[in-house]
Order: sequence, then structure tokens, then C-alpha cells
Amino acid sequence: MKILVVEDDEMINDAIVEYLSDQHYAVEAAYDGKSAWDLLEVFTYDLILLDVMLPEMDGIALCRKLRNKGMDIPILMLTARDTLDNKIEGLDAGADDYLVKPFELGELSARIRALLRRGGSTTTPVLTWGKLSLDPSTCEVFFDEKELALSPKEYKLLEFFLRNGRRVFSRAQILEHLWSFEQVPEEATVKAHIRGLRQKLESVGAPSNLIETVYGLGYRLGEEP
Amino acid sequence: MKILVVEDDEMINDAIVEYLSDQHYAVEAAYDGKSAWDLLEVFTYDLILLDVMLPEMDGIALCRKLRNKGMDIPILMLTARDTLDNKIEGLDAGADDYLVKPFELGELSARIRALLRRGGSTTTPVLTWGKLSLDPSTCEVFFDEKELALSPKEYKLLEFFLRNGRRVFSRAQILEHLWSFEQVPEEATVKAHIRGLRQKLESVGAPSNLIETVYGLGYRLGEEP
DNA sequence: GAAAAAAAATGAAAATTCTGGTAGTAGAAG
DNA sequence: CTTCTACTACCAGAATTTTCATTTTTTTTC
Repeated sequence: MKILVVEDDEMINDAIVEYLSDQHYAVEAAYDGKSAWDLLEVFTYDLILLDVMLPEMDGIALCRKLRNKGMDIPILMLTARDTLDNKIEGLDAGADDYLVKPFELGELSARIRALLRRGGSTTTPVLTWGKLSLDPSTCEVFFDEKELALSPKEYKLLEFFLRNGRRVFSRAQILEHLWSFEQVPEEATVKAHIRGLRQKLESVGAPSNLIETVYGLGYRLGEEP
Repeated sequence: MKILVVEDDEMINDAIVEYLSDQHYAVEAAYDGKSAWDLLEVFTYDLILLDVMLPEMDGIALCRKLRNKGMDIPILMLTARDTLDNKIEGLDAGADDYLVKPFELGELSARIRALLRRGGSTTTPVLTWGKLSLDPSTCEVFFDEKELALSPKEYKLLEFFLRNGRRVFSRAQILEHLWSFEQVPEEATVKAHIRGLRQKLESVGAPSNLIETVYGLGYRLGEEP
């Protein structure tokens, strides 16, 4: 875990760096907004500790600049000013949390843990298989940059395979997994959807064995290229 | 955006609920830890406002229980006690932020915005999508300089989409997020609002696929120009 | 190896589901 | 009282899912 400490007061900066180093974080220091920006353009950090009052470029401006650039690193603001307006300004500029000076190092540490813990699990995984990729959040499917327009059942079918590696599934198993108990259709239905999927996949140049048939057993994903 | 307020003091609870409702959030109230847990097992929320001191199950215990179950909803803790230990305990239990009573409602609102923003995909206070922009603080919506007059539900609907990028949401999911459970209407209602929104968008020249239909799955924002 | 049997693929029609539009009611707001 | 908003119901056209008859492929058996 790598943390950038942006704080112009050398004594405070040094104290924070030392404390966080003891907590086994990798820490780097910057003493003004501009040099912090320079570092951030080149290196990646897991979290930024950002003082509001800074020479060259203040914390809120830096924060805005980062967010505008699409960087979503957790930012913990440090502020000496305790007025409501400044807190709100900081949070609206895109900071994730703030701490009012003077603060205790124990609290700093707790807030850092809270922010880092949060960052980890927020990304939605995109499922891929060779050149094929499927994004469950947007329901988009691509093969080699080209988007496929799948029907709902075809989409679910493909997602099901992608979530299960190379496992073989019989048509009966597929029906059990993708259809609700109330109305399970004939196995012929699965055949039909498999066919639809294969057709659409081939139409964008996917190899014909992407979904392969295992005679007598069922279907599975073909070898990953 | 749906918020659960867990606070045993009825007066405070009511005040918060009323204030947040005015801010166009869908709000539900719970008055003890156990009933909060029951609600959370069944419904989905975008944020929890959680008092530390509660009958049945205290806030920290509830927080732990949620995190252990893998739920990563943003949690904002409310505490009357101002000692460092309790703050740290709350944050380590998995809370994302805390607020010490008594607090100003303006600050509560700012922190809620900050937490919700982190969960979603947007980092700027003004949400935009191509030529479309929506300012949550003023509730103004513009497309290409032209202002749209949206009804409250249409506004919420649009904000919800704007906060979630290209994610697909079924009508049922939309109902869960934008309506309080006491009065969840039929799915036809969502259709009606989608329609209203599309009409108003088109009337100012927005592309008709700005809110696009994903057959059988739901709705989402169309490709960003 | 070739015929028979089993399994899978194909094509196309029937049944079902989904969506967008119209219309109308109830209730709140002004 | 009028206007705006939220909600429902219903319908037709479109898209999808399902079924079924037929052909092709693979396996089994002799």
C-alpha cells in the first residue's frame, strides 16, 4: 500500500511519514501542490493525504484536477480550518474524507484503513475468454472490439459459460441453472439458444469451436487461445 | 437514491427523514438494530445512516454483521460519544465515515453526497453525459444549454442513471432504488416515467437513444457521444 | 467397414413475452 | 377549481422463446 503525503509543514509531514512507515505503509512526501501533481502524473498511489492549505496549488484545486482527469484514488483531506463551508467544499471537490487538525495519529490510521478497505471491492469484474469479453454491469459483449447484440437468454447462457471455465454442462443442467422452476421448457430450447449464440459469435469472426459440443454429455467453452 | 436511517430517538429520526426527503432521497426509518437488520436482509439501500447507541443491537455490532455478510453499502455512523476510541472502533467495524452529534444537517448532506459519489462512477458534483448535465445541488437539468423541466420522479430517474454510467437496470431494480418500500408501485409506472423522460429529452433535441432499452433486461444510458 | 442407432444441428412455424403508445383515474399542489 | 403528477390498464406491433419436423453428424454394433 503506497501513500502520498502532501503537506507543506515539514514537521507535520515528517511526523506523518514516520508514523505511517511504522505501520508498514510505503510513504512518499510532497511539500506543495505542484510537485504533488508531478508525482501523481508519473507514479501510482493507493491513497493521498492532502492538506488544504498548500503553496503553488491548494488541496482543493489539486483534488478537482485529479478528479477531472478521471483518477479515483481515495483522497483524505487535512484541514486546519474547521468551518462547515470548507468541509463541504472539500468533499464536493471529490475528497473521500477529511480530518481536522489537530488530529491524533490513531484516528488518521483508522480513517486510512476505512478508505483503503473500501477501494478494493468496488470494481465490477469483466469476464473474458480469449478475445471474448462480457461486462455484467452493462450487459455488453464484445469479441475482438466488435460488439454482439445478444438476446436475453443468449446473454445469460454465455455469461453462465464464462463464469464456469471449461466445465461441461448437459442441457438438463443448463435448464436448471438458467430457468426458474415454474416453467422449464424442453431441452430443444437449449439447442436453439446454443445455435443462436454460435451464429452471432461466428458473424463477428469468432472461432466455431468457442462453444464446443461434447458428444453425449453437453456443451462447454472451447480451448482458450 | 435510497437511504436507511437507523436511530432510536424518534425526534431526531423524523427530523433526518424529513430533511433528506426534501433533498429528494428515498428514505426509510428503523428504530432499533434488529429491525434495521431485518430490513437490510430484504431490501437494498444505497446508504445507511447508523446511530451507535441502539436498542436490540448496537450500531457497531450491526455494522460488523453487515460487513461480515459481504455487504459493502456505504455506512455513515452517528455517535453522541466523542472519544477517539469509539470513532476508531466504528471505522474499524466497517463504517465509512462518522458524524458526532449534534451535527448540522448541511454537513450531514455533504457527507452523504461524498459517500454516494464514491460508490457511483461520478466524481464531479455536476453529473454529465455528453451534452446532458444535471446539477444535484440545484436540481437543474440541461441538454445543450437548454433547460429541461422534469417532474420529481423523472428527475430522480435521470439522476439515478447518470450516477451509474452504462449499467443496465431492470424496472424492478429501479423501483427498489427510487421508491420507499411502503409504496412500491407497479412496474408500469417505471415505463410511464421513462416515457415522460424520453419525451422531454427529445423535445430539446436529445438523441432518442439517450436512454436506451435493453430488451428483456431493462434500461440504461445510451453510448456517450 | 457398413448399417443401425443415438445424438446433435438445422430450419421454420407457433406461442409467448416485451415494449411503447394511448387513455383514463386519483390525488396533491397551487 | 384548475393543473400537474403519479399511477394503472389495455392494446398492437415487435422481438424473443419455444416447439417440432427434418437433416446431418457421431457412435455403436455387427
